[in-house]
Amino acid sequence: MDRADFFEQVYQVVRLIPKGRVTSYGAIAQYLGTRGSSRMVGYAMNGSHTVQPPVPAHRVVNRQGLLTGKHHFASATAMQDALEKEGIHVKDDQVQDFKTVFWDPNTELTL
DNA sequence: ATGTTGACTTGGA
DNA sequence: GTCCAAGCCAACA
Repeated sequence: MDRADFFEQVYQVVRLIPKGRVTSYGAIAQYLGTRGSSRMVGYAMNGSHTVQPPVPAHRVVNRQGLLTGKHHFASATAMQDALEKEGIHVKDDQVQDFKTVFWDPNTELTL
């Protein structure tokens, strides 16, 4: 943590997401201790392409497991394609077996 | 400095 | 179970 900005904190958590797993903005926000700033998590992702290493934003979806932010990627199919490449099945912008591939930082990182 | 927006979440009808 | 509305925090204009 140190003097990492809110954005950096989000980036680090997202980078900690294991391959083939996905998480939700709220989970990250809650991990940061600010559930209300769930929107900021996605907002931070907006600048994810400006930091390095690039954060796997494609592994971050909303609580429904829906690829809400896919439109913010280089291509509308970039996110889904990336997820499928990770081994995650996506149908109609909806992550299949979401609860199975769901990765909660609070739980997995054992806060 | 103030106001609005935003890749969300939860709660109530 | 589904739909509508309110809430919350931080960055951007």
